[in-house]
Amino acid sequence: MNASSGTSDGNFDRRAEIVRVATALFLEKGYAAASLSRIAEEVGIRKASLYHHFPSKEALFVACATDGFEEAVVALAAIREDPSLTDEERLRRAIAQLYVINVDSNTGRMSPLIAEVSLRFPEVARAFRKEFIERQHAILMEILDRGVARGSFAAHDRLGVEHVIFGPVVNLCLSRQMFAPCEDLEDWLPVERIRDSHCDMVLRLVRAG
Amino acid sequence: MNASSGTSDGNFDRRAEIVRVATALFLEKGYAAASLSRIAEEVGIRKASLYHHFPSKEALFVACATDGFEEAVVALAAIREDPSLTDEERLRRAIAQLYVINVDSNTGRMSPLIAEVSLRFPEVARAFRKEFIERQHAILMEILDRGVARGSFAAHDRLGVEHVIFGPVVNLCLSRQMFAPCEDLEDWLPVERIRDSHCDMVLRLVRAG
DNA sequence: GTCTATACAAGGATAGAC
DNA sequence: GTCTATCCTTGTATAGAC
Repeated sequence: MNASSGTSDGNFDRRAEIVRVATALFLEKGYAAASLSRIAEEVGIRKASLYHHFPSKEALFVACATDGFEEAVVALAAIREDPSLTDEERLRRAIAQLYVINVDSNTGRMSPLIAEVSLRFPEVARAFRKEFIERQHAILMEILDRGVARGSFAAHDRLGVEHVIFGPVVNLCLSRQMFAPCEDLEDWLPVERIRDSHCDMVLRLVRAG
Repeated sequence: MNASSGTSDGNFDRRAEIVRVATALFLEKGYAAASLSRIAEEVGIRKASLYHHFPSKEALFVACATDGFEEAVVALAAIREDPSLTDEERLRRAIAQLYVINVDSNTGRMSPLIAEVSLRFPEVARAFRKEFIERQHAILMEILDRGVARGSFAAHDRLGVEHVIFGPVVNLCLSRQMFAPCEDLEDWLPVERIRDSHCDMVLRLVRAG
């Protein structure tokens, strides 16, 4: 009967805080180099106290890496269902949303980290694919299919278009992490300009007529 | 005056062997999780002997991560200069070579690793960009520019085309490492089919007329 | 739920013999 | 150039008091 956030023992907020801090540190340093001491320090508790919330570092990592898949794609699904949009505008919005998901959000920025640990945590890589990557692909492909059915888009090679849509997005996500130390990052890899130009290219490829 | 591989003290082969083994291990496990003990074991010497060839783990990593840039792009430069090719065929060959460089070779497969350590080794990230990434971009852009000058290709948005060319390649490199544990990898991400379809898309975007 | 204290393993690195 | 032996730090994890 308390007013807190959902569990009876009240440790929910602390657990979420640990996941938040740990996620940021895993993203910054990689799995092995992110230490529990440092995570505990940033949370403001002692290292041993982490073990009250998670049985091991591996379990903590799995919690961080499989958190937020659903939430990341809801806005994309909403764009697919929005009846007020034309097919062309829907595709534009969807591609723009891919940049938000994959370049701006922590979930999307996990890609290089998942690659690093894919052999050690194959089940995490699998979940990332099924619950995050393939959901985005399915939504985009359905937007295209519906446009083709309505005559807005021409028939096209689905595999090629899929990679031409997702390739530049994922490349930008990876490149911006690879070259984060470069001072000219924003000039070299300007998200908005790349995104808009990318949208134009995709529309030229799928537009009917 | 000996017949060996180029240095007077004859330790050249051992050093190269260490780099070879260490590179494979860094690629597989990441920087922090690849231990000197394991590297020494696979080379067949003791851990302490590594320090005769490299002063530290950091120095060994820098040697691994900055090795082979020149060699990786020579074939691409040769395609640019080949007078027997039409502009269209030259572009096709160049894009195909991007897949060889970035998906098949160790140098290209470094991308996720560079992302992992970019904050700790900013000079490595910088070298990777200047001596590897930007060289490839410059060669492709010059192939396109020459084609435009000769009327084979139409004028186009250079930034967008650049990302539509490199995006799918880098995405495939990253995805194949992320999902290496998946048994259906070859069916899900078939390099040749994706490459050919990708080439077709790019040519539709830049072709004149 | 958090703390102090501690066990235990592994990693990077050095000294000095051969 | 490689070895054995050793140092020191750090990391994950556990025990048990409060």
